[in-house]
Amino acid sequence: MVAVPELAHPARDEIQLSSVLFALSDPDRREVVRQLLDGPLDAANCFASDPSMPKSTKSHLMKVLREAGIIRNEPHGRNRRLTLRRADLDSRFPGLIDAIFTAHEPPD
Amino acid sequence: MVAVPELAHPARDEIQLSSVLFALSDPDRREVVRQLLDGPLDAANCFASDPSMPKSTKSHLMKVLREAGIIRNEPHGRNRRLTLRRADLDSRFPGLIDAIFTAHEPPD
DNA sequence: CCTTCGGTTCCAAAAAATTCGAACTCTCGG
DNA sequence: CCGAGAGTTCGAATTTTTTGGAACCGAAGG
Repeated sequence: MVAVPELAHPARDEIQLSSVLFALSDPDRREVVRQLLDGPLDAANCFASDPSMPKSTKSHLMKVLREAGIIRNEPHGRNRRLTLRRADLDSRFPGLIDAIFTAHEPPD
Repeated sequence: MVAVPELAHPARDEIQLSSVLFALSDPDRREVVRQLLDGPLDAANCFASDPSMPKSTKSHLMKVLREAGIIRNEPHGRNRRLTLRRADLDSRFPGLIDAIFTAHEPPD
């Protein structure tokens, strides 16, 4: 009864560098984060990019990002709102997100 | 005859962000890099830390770092000299190494 | 209510990474 | 030439990740 036991998110100081780096070592996952840099997005909207990817796979991507503490994933009407935990990340690992996403990489 | 076909190292512009992040997502591998921040080190010397870890495992760690383009590994007398490819990394991903290694993380 | 839409969870199969012993290589000291 | 020392490579076993179908869940809409 205690306020929905929604999806688990690590607290700011539980965010592990290892998990963050691991989560962001995948181009698809980085792409999701890139889309969230400018603000929250509904999941449907956000990863509309690749329609060929099954829902369960997309969901798994989000799970890895969420459990690493990179994004927040909360119910929003009938879909899910995804938010980059920028402040938490910046406070915990200053400059990291910047460095990773200003990297203009060639075809990964 | 063309100068020993030594261990393969990616060229600077072949270094992939994904591989770098992946390689550094492991605490042991980060530890190696941390020890190289102040300058090259002989392998024997560098990872003397954990004597319980088998040679082949240590060697594998180095391989992942080397193939990601993070360290250079070249013969040096009877052992191997490990060097952080700092300039290459900084040029390719400005601020990344800094951000990762200034992160004072709690027990990983 | 009953459906549909957007997603998560469950589960099993496939792919990738880690681990480590054993064999091999190279260099230096005798 | 014969070790010994420092590492790499090979192969196999184990563990972790990824992938995707199918079943399930909650919030509108009709």
